[in-house]
Amino acid sequence: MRLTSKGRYAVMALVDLARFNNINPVSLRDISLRQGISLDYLEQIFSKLRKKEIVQSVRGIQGGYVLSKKAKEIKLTNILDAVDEKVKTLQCKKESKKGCNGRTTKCLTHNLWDELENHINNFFEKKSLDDLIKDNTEKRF
Amino acid sequence: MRLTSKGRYAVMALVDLARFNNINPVSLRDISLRQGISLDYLEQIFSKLRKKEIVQSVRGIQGGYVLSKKAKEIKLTNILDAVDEKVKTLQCKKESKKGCNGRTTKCLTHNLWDELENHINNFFEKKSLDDLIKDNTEKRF
DNA sequence: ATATACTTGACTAAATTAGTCAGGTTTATA
DNA sequence: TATAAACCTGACTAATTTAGTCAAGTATAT
Repeated sequence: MRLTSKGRYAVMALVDLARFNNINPVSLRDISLRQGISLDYLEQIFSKLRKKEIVQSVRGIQGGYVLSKKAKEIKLTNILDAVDEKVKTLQCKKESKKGCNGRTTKCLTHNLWDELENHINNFFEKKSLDDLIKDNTEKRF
Repeated sequence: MRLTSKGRYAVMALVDLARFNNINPVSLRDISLRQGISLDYLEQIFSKLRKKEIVQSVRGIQGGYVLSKKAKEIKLTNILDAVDEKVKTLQCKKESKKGCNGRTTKCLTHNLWDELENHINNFFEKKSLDDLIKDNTEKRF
């Protein structure tokens, strides 16, 4: 299983976006400055978020990004999915001698990792962007 | 967060060990053959498991390893800990401009990852080696 | 004695990550 | 209509991590 900075940045950036998204779209430059994330990297991330219709872009001066849906409707699963953060625990070796094909002959701990995967996905499915914003309203930033 | 083959192998090997541990110690060679894990790699893993007193070694001919405790008393946390699988979701950058020190100024999503970490650790703390063995008794290997 | 099996540490190829860099295109506004 | 802000895209790269391999042992049952 792997959860990296890309996923964290995506979530951070969207929380930031959602909080500053009043009338005007929010520019990546602003998010970059506020959150200390490289602008170039943010662009990569937002490109993916846009393709998955989590955000919409507004080009030109005073442009930026806005959320495509309400914060309550954006679950963390959607975000992490969009930036290719696989919440896969582990793949069993394809060519293992003791071949684990996930069905007839499962490896010793196959069910365990499946179960963990569900456990984690559950967590992310329950959490929406809105939950995170509420979680942060009393804090700086 | 990162869960890699080392952790999976450690758990697989211990399940194997526990199931074949009747009278004689189980040799790494046997585990290696049954589970398709490199012997050299297993040796690294078991060296760590031994230091954390999860297994005991028996040297010489007919030697091998035995569990130090009952399978019911060995939790997955213990195993993953022993082989240095950190169930840390993500560290916040130390030198970030928006400095997240985890206490006074937390970054936007700090609580989220903490929560996830607990969620996962909970899962591993509840599961014992014994649970996994029972889970597998009706299957091959 | 000797073969089996544990013990340790150093090394390495491959993959992945977290970016950077360069060269665009679009559009509000002066 | 020129310009600058801001989006857009793809290629590249340094550093890190992983998943081992390799080599050179030591201990002990038979």
